[in-house]
Parts: sequence; structure tokens; C-alpha cells
Amino acid sequence: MRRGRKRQFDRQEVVERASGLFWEQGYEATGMTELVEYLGIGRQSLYNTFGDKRSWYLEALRFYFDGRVRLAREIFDRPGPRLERLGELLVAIVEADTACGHPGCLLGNTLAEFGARDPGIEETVGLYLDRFRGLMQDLLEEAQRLGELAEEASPADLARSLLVMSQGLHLLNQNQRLRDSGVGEAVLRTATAMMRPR
Amino acid sequence: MRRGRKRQFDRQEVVERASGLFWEQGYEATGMTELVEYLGIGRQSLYNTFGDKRSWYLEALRFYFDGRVRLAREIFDRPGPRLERLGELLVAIVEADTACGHPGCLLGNTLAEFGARDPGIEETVGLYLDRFRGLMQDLLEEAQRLGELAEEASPADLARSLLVMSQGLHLLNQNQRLRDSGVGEAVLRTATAMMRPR
DNA sequence: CTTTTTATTGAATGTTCAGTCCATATTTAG
DNA sequence: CTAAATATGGACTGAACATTCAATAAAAAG
Repeated sequence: MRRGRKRQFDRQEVVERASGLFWEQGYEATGMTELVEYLGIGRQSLYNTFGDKRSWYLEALRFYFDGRVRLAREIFDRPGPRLERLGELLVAIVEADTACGHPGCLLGNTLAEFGARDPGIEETVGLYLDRFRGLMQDLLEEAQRLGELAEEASPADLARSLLVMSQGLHLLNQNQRLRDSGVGEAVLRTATAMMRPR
Repeated sequence: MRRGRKRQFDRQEVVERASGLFWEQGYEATGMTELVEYLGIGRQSLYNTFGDKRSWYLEALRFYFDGRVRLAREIFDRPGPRLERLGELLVAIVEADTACGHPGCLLGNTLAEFGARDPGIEETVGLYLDRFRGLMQDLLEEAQRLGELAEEASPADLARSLLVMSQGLHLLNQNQRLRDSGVGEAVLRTATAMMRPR
């Protein structure tokens, strides 16, 4: 059996709270001392558990992604027309951004902050976002099979465009002026129209 | 008349080069020492000329924005159908991202990095991006007057959506996997279809 | 109980950060 | 020529950075 003193904090819970701070402030702008004080746990304990800052961040990314996928699945599994689910996803994004909590998307923010300067992080973010695109594309293909989406529409193109739109919306909604200018509602209307058969 | 030693570098040129580094690396990730060495100019000279780091950054933002507006105007003033100009703008974005140079959009990156944590920067970025939306909206309204755009289309909604799409595209195009997955081409097709009369 | 293993705690590490001081160089005004 | 004003270059400052060390506490194995 495992020997030694037991960990006195819940690992998952700490990852969740840490990811919140990274989400709000970004990677570079979040100091380790700040993080340690925010979490209220000993410095060395955290280093023992998670390794260095970059490793914490990767774990926070994974946690965030899992949560997003869970939310998307929950929305997608609701009853009714498949296409309306995608609208609801966009609404959920706008609401999450507006109703305070955390602004933007941690994956998008990471992409903006790191770009391609850290290959490992680039690959992780790319993988996660592409999986998200896959979820949307599956739903669109299902809608097309059910006759909700026109034959000549391209689920592949639409899924990619929805990914771009949702990330763009996450980004611009972080700015008060743009939020007030109604980008959220405008995108929702255009995206809905985009998927209607012509 | 002005007394004292003359400045030995071109202010505009230095702003341009500095904005390039900020663009590539972001604000926090760009150190002053790094910047000074990159520019090859004395530390104190730069501090005298531009003030502190944040002021340099604001000036870099302004420089970048001016360049973008110039490019957009140049594209918009080309002859031919107005709507095609917007497609060309998106193409220019994709090309600029792909053909190396600098990835993403400095305004979008700034929005992602700062969010609303610095009110001054938030306002500046919001103002710039909203002006850009205005440029696109003007073009769309012109297109509508000329009969290129359907009567029932909303230039206001379309301009906002195009802003979101262009920023989303700038962002996702920074990632190799997403670039290879063809988000650029997909968005171009959807955006074009979006503006066609139904 | 003793030993071994792990967790916690707080102080300390060396490095890098943005920004400044100061002596020197160059230019114009008088 | 002298004095005033601005630019430059290099050394420097204190603070913040991520990370580690050393000492102590706790828990399981023998």
C-alpha cells in the first residue's frame, strides 16, 4: 500500500480553481506566488503535485476542455431539432460571457497568447479545438441526414465556420464596446440564417 | 527653435519594428531588454522618446491599426462589385497569416491578453475594432444601395459577423492543425454565401 | 516503536523584470 | 565661445519572477 502522509487538498478542485485564474489573467500575467496565495496551499505542495507552471497550465487546459465538451454534449442531447442545438450553443457562449463569471475562452486565449511559440501547447490547443469542431460537424451531418439541413450544404464548411464564429465571439465579447454594439445577437442571427436551406 | 542634440533614429520606423515584436510575442512575453536589443537603440533614448512600456504598446497598437485601415481602404477602392471586396479582405487575411510574416491580429491578440483588465487598452482596442466594423458596414450599405445585396439583408448584422469571422480566423489560423484543416477556405465560402441574396 | 515515505511549511535561490541615475556627447541660442 | 537643452550609453535599482532547499509533520510498513 501507499506509504506517507496524505495529500490535504483535492487535486481536481485545485486544478479547477487554478484554471479559473489562468482563464481570467492569462499565463504570463499569472504569477506563481499569486496562484499559491489564491489557492491557499503551500508552494512546495503544489510543485510536488503538478510540476512546474507550464504543466499546471496544460492540466488546466485539459480540465477546461473537458468541461466545455460536457456542456456541448448536454446541449446537443436535448430533444428537438438538431440545428437549434447549435444556436443554443452560441447563446450559451454569449450568456456565459455576459453573465460575468469568466470572459472569453481559455483555449482561444491560449492560442492568442502562445501562438506557435510553444509547440506542445500549440498541438494541445489545436487538438482540443478540432475535437470541438468534430462535435459540431457530427451534429450537422446528423441534421442533414434528418433533412433539417439542405442537401447541398456542407457540414464540414459549416462546422469550421461555426468554430471560427464561436471563437471570434468569445474574443470580441470580452470588450465592452463590442459587446454593447451587439455582436453576439448579430452573429446568432447570421449563423442561424447560414444554416437555413436556401 | 528647438535646442539640443538631434534624435539619431526614425521614430516611426522604430514604432513599426517594435509593433512587430509585440505582435509576435504579446505584451507580457516581450521584455524591455529584449526590445532594446532587438531595436539596437539605447535604453534611455527609447524611454525618453516613448515613455514606459505600456505607452510604447499603445503607440504600436495605433500604428498597426492605421496600417490595417490603409490596407482595407486600398482593397475597398478597387474597381468592380462591392461585395467581392469583402471576400478579398478575408483572402488578404488568410494570405497574410499563411505567408508567414506575423500571425494573427495585434488587436485581437491584445484583446485576448488584456481582456478588460486595463480599461485604457480595452477602450482603445474596442474603438479600433469598431471603426473597422464601420468600414465594412459602409461598404455593405453601398452594396445594398447598388442592388448587389438583397433588400432584406442587414448590413449591420453582416458587418458585425464579418468582424467576428475575421477575428476568429486570425486567431485560429495561428494554429497549424486548424490552418491545415482548412478553416480559412471554409470561412471564405460561408461568408460569401452569407452575403448572396436568398 | 522504528523506519521509510510522502506532504507541508517557510525561507532562500538566482534570474529577469521595468524603470532610473549619471556622466558624456551633440546640438542650438545668445 | 559659453550656456542651455536634448540625446545617448552603461551601470544600476528594487521588485517580482519561477523554482528549490532544508526542516518538520504525518502516515503506513515492518
